[in-house]
Amino acid sequence: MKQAPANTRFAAVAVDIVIFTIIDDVLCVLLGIVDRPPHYQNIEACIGGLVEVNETTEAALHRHLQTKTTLQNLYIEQLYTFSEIERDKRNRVISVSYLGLVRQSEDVTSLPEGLRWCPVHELPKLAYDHSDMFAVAYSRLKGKLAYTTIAQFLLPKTFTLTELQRVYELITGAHIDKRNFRKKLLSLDVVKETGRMQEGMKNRPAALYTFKTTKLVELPLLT
Amino acid sequence: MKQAPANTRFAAVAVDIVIFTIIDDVLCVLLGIVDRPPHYQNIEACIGGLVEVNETTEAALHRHLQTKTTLQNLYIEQLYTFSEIERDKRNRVISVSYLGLVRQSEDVTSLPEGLRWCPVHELPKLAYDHSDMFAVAYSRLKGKLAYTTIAQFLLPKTFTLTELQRVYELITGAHIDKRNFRKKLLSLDVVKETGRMQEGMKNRPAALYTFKTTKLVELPLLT
DNA sequence: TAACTTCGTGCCGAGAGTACACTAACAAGT
DNA sequence: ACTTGTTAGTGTACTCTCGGCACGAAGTTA
Repeated sequence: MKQAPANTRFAAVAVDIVIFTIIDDVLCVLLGIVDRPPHYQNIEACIGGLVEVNETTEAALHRHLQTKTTLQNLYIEQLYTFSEIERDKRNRVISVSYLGLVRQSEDVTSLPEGLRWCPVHELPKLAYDHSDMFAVAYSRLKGKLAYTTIAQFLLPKTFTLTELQRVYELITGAHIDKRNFRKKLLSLDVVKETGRMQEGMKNRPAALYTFKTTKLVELPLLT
Repeated sequence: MKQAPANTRFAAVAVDIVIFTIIDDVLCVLLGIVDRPPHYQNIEACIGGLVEVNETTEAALHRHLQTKTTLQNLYIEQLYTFSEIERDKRNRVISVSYLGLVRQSEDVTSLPEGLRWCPVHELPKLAYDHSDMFAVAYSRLKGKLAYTTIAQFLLPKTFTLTELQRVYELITGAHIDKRNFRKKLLSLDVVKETGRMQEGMKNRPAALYTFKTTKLVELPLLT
């Protein structure tokens, strides 16, 4: 792991990413073990790393993601830039943080050693200011859920309406009426039927839908 | 003006702020002349400056604001971090940008030499990537107007309902019905009458209102 | 074929949103 | 003092969206 030089006139710049996914009906974030004595031992944090002088923060983020994980096809957006003096007790580091979402269908379960998916309701205290960072990310996720189609990045490309509804219920923590959810969703004209059905169910199979566009759309989906 | 050292392993970090105010019923942004040949001459930009190693970006922002302007009591929120390699053609600088709002009642018209308030609809091409930065700021302002009480930071502490409505009309560009606006606003319970009236009007004086709290409140004020 | 599970659909009442026009208060000019 | 000009301030009726609610349909298993 690289280390910021001690005596520059400026702070080093890092990137960190809070990655969410849904595993077995539980919202989880990606954590990695940090081993940097004396301040950070036996503690976890979001993954990230330093930004080199000749790369953008986005390029640095993708570089660290490729190096440290096998995740692909993430949705990524910039979150907030943290600059408290003591946020990293070892060096002066300003961190540009990102929010990441990865679909259930991607191969999220085969993580390298030292990484794990942690349910958001069992989150331990994190290293650096990553607990704050997580809070900002979770808040952003909840906010965007209400007025964008961001939920699409947590679902497989094709999904049932019940699965989509479940994403909303998981993240907001509120129960949603099935009929009202469908009425609202279909009126927004953002999803379409694929014509295919679920297979291998032990009950009535549901129709599979897909989003009309893979872009984020701004729409008031919840009130 | 300070300059980033040429041969560090890391980028320098700067802060820049897009400050809005309303002057004579026109939404304006604060611009300063940039004079850094050969790349940036006879061109304007938002104000900002470098971040020292031992200060937060917020501290650096306030320092540069104090040095370069006499503005006080600004509302400030972080906007976005720009890190394109060539965004500053002279040095490698990553910029943490901020959105600023200043009330009409503050002394906004006495600006130091080299600064001016520019109507947003007459904005010239700006130095660095500040045209992009402005676009992000304007978009954020419009967005937050709809679901927060952010308009309060563009008005004097006491104001008439017509003045408040005017802020919304100026920024969204849409006409709003006076009766519906008042009905909605008053139902939200965020403003209260002061009991005082406008003075020195050549027509019927309006009642003066004030926001119940000086904090930003999240509420859907427009649809 | 009976039991079980999830899918998929419609109506109705309440509240919010939208469109719309006139009288009231004040100042200035005659 | 009265007329004119300008902005303040207010209520109603219609429409539409939101939110609550229950049951038959389609498939699997025993």
